[in-house]
Amino acid sequence: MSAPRAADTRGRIEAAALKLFAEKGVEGTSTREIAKAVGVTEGALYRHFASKDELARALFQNRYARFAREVAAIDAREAPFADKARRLVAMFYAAFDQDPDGFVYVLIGQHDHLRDVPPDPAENAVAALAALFAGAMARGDLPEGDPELATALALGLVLQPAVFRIYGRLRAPLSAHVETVSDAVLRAIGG
Amino acid sequence: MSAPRAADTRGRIEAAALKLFAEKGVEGTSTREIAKAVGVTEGALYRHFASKDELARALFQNRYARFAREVAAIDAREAPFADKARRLVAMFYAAFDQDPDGFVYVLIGQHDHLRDVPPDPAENAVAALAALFAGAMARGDLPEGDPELATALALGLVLQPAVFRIYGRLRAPLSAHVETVSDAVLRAIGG
DNA sequence: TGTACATCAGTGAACGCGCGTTCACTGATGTAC
DNA sequence: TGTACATCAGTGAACGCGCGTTCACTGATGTAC
Repeated sequence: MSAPRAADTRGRIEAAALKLFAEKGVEGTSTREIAKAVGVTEGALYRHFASKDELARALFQNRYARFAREVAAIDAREAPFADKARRLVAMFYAAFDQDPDGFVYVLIGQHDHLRDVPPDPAENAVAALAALFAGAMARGDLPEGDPELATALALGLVLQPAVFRIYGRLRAPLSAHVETVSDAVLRAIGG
Repeated sequence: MSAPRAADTRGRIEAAALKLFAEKGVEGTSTREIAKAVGVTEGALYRHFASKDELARALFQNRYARFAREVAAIDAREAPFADKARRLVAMFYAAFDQDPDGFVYVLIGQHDHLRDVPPDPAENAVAALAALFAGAMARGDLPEGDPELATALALGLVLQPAVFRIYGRLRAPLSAHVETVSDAVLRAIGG
């Protein structure tokens, strides 16, 4: 058989694996399935990733670190808290609508990987969010309180509608709910 | 070797499996590990459960259906919405504090099982919650809106602190946050 | 109370299967001169 | 431009391992008479 110069095989492996991992979980997906979806043999996977685990980890960390950067970028702006909250919600929901597989994988698979994520806000999206809320409290933009609890409340408001979307309880694109959800965040934690 | 009359072996299998499933997931736990934790051979597991899958499913459904019943019981009372909201939060957080393994298993493992759960509010905790919110809206206790979205927002407020507790971001028993969280629910969805 | 038998909850060894991974190999492409 | 060689990204067959499950068996307990 032929050995065509990589028509972005690595990218196709990532896309196929992400889709399967999002649907059935990492442990529920075999390397045979991934290879079949890509249209290569299993051996070919190992030209691009050292192991199935490394593939799963790379897919997670890439996306999780990206969220961390986006949160940090929003926090870096000079803007009232209400503004930042709205941008955060819009960012998360745009990510969901544009790449549902990626969002689902991070959301559902977080528990397989979260223990490996460094606590550093530069790589840890939740830590980045907590830093944002702590800063807003310090600045007086938010009432004083436990910043971790405020983070949990806000994150729950944002993520649970995503879960409902995944299971079909909500049917519109999440972007349709940006206003409602960011208003709820402001009311819940008192922006 | 001896064959002592069941010193509640079934119960011990359930407890050991629940703990392992909560820690490492169903697929990350082998029947050998469960048997070892219980102190029996693997064969013994099959005297009590038809398969590993049935064991996992039974553990999930029992707890999930119990939540559905508790939500329905709270909704059945004649009480203002604020009262019901507070009771719901208290119920969920008491369940977490009293049986963390069980709560973690349902919370983290929901995605393995949720597709098997019937949509009937009698067995489906999320459907029961949605019915409660829809009723409150119909009664005028809550502003009109999408009851599914309101359910998602409230559930997110309640569950995300549980996730934070699991990962050590929150350290107090969840019961300590009943007031704060139920207030947040009322403000967020406008009770 | 004693005996005969059924049932139940264990043991422990073995099973086949699918898994992730390895490896010798091939042929196309890129590079040096 | 042509030739020699290195590298890269594939193939396909095979590997050992751990998995969930089965099964013949045993001995303690419960039941009938």
